[in-house]
Amino acid sequence: MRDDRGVRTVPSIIHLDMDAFFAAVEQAAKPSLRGKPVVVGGLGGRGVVATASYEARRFGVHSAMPMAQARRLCPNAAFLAGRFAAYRENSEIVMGLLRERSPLVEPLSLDEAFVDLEAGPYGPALAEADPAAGAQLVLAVAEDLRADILERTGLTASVGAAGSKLMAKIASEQAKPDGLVLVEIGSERAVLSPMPVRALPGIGPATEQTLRRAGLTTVADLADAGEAELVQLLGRAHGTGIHLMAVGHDERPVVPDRDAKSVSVEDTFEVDLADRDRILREIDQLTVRCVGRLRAAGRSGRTVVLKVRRFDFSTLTRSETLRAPTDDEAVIAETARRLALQVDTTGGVRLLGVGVSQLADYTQEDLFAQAAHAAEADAETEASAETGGADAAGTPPAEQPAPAVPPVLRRWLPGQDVHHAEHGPGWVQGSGVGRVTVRFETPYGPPGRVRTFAVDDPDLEPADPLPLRPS
DNA sequence: TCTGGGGTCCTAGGACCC
DNA sequence: TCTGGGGTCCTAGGACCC
Repeated sequence: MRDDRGVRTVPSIIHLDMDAFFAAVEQAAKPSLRGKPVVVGGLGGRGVVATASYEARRFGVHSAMPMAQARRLCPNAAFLAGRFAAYRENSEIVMGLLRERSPLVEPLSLDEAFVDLEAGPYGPALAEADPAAGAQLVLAVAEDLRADILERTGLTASVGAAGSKLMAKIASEQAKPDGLVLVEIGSERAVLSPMPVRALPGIGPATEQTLRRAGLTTVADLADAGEAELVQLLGRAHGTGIHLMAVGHDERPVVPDRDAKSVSVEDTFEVDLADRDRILREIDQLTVRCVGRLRAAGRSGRTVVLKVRRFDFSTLTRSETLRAPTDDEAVIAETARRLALQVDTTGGVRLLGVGVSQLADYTQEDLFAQAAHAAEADAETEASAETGGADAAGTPPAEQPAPAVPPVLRRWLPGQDVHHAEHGPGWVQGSGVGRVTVRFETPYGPPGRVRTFAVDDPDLEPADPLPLRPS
């Protein structure tokens, strides 16, 4: 229901946030980890924490912390690589349960979404309800939703309900973990005022510092400062946006199905790359992955972006906009390589990324690139005809067999799902010196036992994640 | 053993056009 | 021989979010 200015009179926007999502999925899947500190993230020397379970947070471990520091703080935690297939599956179950409540679901990530209940099956009832009855109905819907999620996945979610996205998000934060908080219509200013400025989405460390230097530390300070001063401090867009939020105004609609605006892939290397050729080869590899994702999405892109993080963590990007969108691997790789030649890489490269933006909805290769390719292919055919089949370096054609590909070393990652011919389903606890330790348990049973195998034991295979609830 | 990977939005300067 | 103004595109970087 809306008042005569079109403002909601019922807190019908909800924000749902799964509690410690990645770590919670691991604990649900691995009975032996329940109630124990679990840290999910990059396990290499340069990894960071993606999610820490609440047990691990008590030791001071949190998201974005270097993994090395997390290990120091909480050496007895289980440190696991992410299993994104499992996270995606459970995310889809949760998003499905949200869509049962309304078609207006706006996912923000795998574990977070806004829902506008006005649009769904509860819309008519909410439209007729007075504010108090409407709030009661929203609370009932939200509790029912949380119960459904728990039943279907074994995972807990926190939910905030309010008249705007801003307040719903703030409410879900207050609800954590495993809670529900509703912000009454009209109480927004009272809720916001005492909060530190960092509570507002969009205010990070840099903006917080800028504001603190101006003597502004609470949301009430921001509201009192007024729009003009905030624009002065933060710039036009940010300043006006922050001021609107500080006074509790937020009319942004919940919008489902937002199209991606860019696709990118990047890798941080265990050891900095110094060699030019190696850098170019890595760019080719990244391009393959980037194009794979681009095509899977049925898109093509016009601007190619190369990202380079150097040994000293200085990060720069170089981009080139093509005449037409493409999803051609060769075109994108060539462009990215060209961009790489513009960057000073002396001292070493820590990270490389390849991305594509200015996306178009069609996949059809542009005619210019097609023509260029045809010409290139012709030229190659002619060249090889002239040299009797030798390549430019004059090496003879491959009459001798290609060097034997070394046997693919199976890498067993902590947390990974496996299946053993005799012992059944389990997961990798750790591996090293030719051995891999597996715990045999499933989401549905009691904590299981541990056994150790040779890393190349033929009875042991990687497996797909099991659903958290038997189907 | 410092600092991931995937995104979004904004700003600012220069080119270029009218 | 004094110097316009606006609009759009491209590029680079930075802040922020999960």
